[in-house]
Amino acid sequence: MKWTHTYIPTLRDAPADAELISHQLLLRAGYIRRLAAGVYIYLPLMQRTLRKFSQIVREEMDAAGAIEITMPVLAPSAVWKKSGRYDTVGHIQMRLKDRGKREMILGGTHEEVVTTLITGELKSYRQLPINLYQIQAKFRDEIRPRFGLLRAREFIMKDAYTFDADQESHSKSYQKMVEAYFKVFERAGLDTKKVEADTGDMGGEGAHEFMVIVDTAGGEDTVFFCNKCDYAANVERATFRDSTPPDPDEKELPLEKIETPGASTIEQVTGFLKVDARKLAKTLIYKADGEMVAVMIRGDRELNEVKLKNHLGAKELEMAGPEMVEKLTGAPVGFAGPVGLKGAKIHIDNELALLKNFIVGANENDSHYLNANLGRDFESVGQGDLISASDGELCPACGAESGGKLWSKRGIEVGNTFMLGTKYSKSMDAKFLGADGKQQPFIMGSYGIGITRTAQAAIERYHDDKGIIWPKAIAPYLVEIVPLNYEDEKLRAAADKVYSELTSAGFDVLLDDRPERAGVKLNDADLIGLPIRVTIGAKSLKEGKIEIKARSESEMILASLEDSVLVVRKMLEKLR
RNA sequence: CGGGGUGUGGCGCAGCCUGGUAGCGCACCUGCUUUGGGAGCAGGGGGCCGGAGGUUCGAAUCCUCUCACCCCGACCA
Repeated sequence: MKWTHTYIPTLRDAPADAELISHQLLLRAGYIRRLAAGVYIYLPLMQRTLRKFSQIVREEMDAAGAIEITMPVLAPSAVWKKSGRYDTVGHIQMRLKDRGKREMILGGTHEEVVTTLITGELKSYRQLPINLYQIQAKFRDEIRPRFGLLRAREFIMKDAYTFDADQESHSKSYQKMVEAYFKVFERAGLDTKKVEADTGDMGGEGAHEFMVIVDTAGGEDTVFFCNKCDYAANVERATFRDSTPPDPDEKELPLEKIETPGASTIEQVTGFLKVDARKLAKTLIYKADGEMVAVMIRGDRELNEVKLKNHLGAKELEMAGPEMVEKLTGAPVGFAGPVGLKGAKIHIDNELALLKNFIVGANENDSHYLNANLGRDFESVGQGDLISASDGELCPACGAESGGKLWSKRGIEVGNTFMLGTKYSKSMDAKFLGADGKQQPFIMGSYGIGITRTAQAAIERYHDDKGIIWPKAIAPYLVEIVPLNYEDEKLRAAADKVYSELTSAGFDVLLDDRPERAGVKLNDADLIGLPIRVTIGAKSLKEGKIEIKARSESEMILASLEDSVLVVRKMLEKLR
């Protein structure tokens, strides 16, 4: 392809509204343009990258026995009402009314639609297992679209759904998808980590996320990894063993109220009383589905709202504002405590149940209690793991034996796999006849790969200060030929020759035939980030040589004009 | 939805406070020169200043309403 025959509108300045480097590069290098908040046009280079990555996904899905179909993007809201998700995911669904005032939904995921399809079609265990997938545009009415394609309102996703007759078969289907995912990302040149994840609105019995680890601002998720074993989990889900547990033989001391003037934060209280934050208990007031709850965790910990939401089984969870806290406790924020607290049920974190003689707010301005004890001074209605892991804590899997520790990294989620169990098949009445002659619900799985977000994640992972550095498998073209002056007959002839030879050899080649200055072309070549650049200039051509350089490497190979195919092929083999 | 901010030519911005009929850099067009990392000179095209209403002799500028977009938060792949 010649540059002037396609459309690559590069920009010298990045549009001001792009935050992430990957988002800026997509705009600057002429891959995407914004149409509305979170809605993007994919320009020719992007189109090619998306097509290449989709093809990899398609090949690996097919190889894993999945069957490609296309379901409609538009669906009646009725199917969502049937599964019960109309209410739980409603806030993020793109909804509209047709001319008959029927409410429709632009799909963000297709569990309901695929389950509707299967119901009544698949009647026997003999027809199972089955795995159906599609690659298409998805819609989510994001509360706040941002980061370009990473949080868009319209995006492209591969979604697959498995139906199995029993748990054992489901586990096999699930494992097949996990393996296919590793192959997909490896082929795309991306190192991904599989981590345990919360199931969120999707529901079901468990989930994993596939993460591209980055050290840039684009890392949207925090993930914990063990340094001794392969434990890995999203912070939403990660558990850990306390590295400094309290003394279990400590004797209970008498409750004592003390003055703590102006000490409303953990730092202030620990500073004032000269005690460790581990001897404090934070009492946090939340509103869960309209009811007030008090949540107690140790002073040195962070509450994990995802875990709390799961623990309470709440649909809506929000931290109480200062007025609500004052109304409930009778004291300003910072002095809430469990002793004598009325109007809110108390839930405590597991760690707190082991703690004795801790310090709590007294529900009174400038006052705390010393030596509070669970059971003696107050009661809780629920207990569970409610706090987030933190760096340096012991691994929940191997920490007890080998002393493995957890360390966090930032990642971008590019794929996910859900063990849905029978959540949808039961609620939507999707059943088959088992070998025992009895009706039973399908055991389902759901598996997503974000096509557009993976492309951006690759850029967030692979770039430098000059531009994108594509992995070869998802680069829009493999080679860019840059004749420094295409108007010069000799350079033009050499460029055309290299172009036709590389093209005949089967490489995707882009030839920059623009009448631009050398500097502009070289900078644009670095910007759009094709794996290999062939530079053709007067100086080396005089010796019958052309220059071949990998975008990711600094050294350049001076090759003779005739060897272009050979050198390019050899160089490509070595590239990621 | 709460808080903050911005809308001026394709992109990046100044002008607004203190009203007088729009400017800079890049990009674009023409010509000449130039040609190995974002050229030089000369000439040129393009903006009803997001929209509506108001104040005023006069509004990009002041006031009201509205729309869009961005950032922080909640939410989320």
